[in-house]
Amino acid sequence: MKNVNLNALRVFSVVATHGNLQRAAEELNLSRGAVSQRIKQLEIELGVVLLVRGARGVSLTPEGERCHAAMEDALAILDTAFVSIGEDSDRVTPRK
Amino acid sequence: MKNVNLNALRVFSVVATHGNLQRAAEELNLSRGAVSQRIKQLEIELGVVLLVRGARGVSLTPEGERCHAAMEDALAILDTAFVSIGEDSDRVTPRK
DNA sequence: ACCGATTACGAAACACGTAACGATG
DNA sequence: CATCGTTACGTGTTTCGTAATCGGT
Repeated sequence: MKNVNLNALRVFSVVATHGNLQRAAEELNLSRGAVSQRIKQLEIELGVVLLVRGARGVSLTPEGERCHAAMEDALAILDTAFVSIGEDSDRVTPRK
Repeated sequence: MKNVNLNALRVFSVVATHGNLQRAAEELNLSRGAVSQRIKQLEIELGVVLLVRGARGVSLTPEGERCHAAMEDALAILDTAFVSIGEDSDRVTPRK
């Protein structure tokens, strides 16, 4: 796998499900700016455009769709593992 | 899913496959110290001990085993996605 | 004008390497 | 005493929030 920042993928995944940076930012407890920067950097690292910036939010490119679908699956698997480890499954720990 | 640093999970995954921090560090182009720190932090975040520190390397706890298995699956899925995106397989696996 | 995304930039958090240390065979 | 893991510490890098800005409807 490429040397891609997995955390950025998680951010992208949330953005993809919302089709909107603002909402994604809220869910992630981040600012819009931070989310935008992260997505942009991810696209640069991958060398692929994942989002189509529209006037009224964002939509996914075909590459973005594939990436999103894969992330959902991958995160689901990891989630299962954490549950079996005995974790609270959705703990949010804001950075600040 | 928990707010776990996915990059730390990747490091853990490599450590798990080698049962040895030193080798994992080499493969990841990191120092032993960095790997040790990352694993430790991951364990703290998860609230679970993943590795049993032996005198001559490390072995996995049951939780560690589950975590490792899940990571392998998850990474495989993501890998597939990146291939379908048209990646130039920039994997850190130099022919060795 | 409104709404949403982007960008610049200073501040904070993070991850790293080094190196000294501890433990074990 | 050689090897492997840990810890402390200083430093460079990453990521963040803020706020100004751009773009479309």
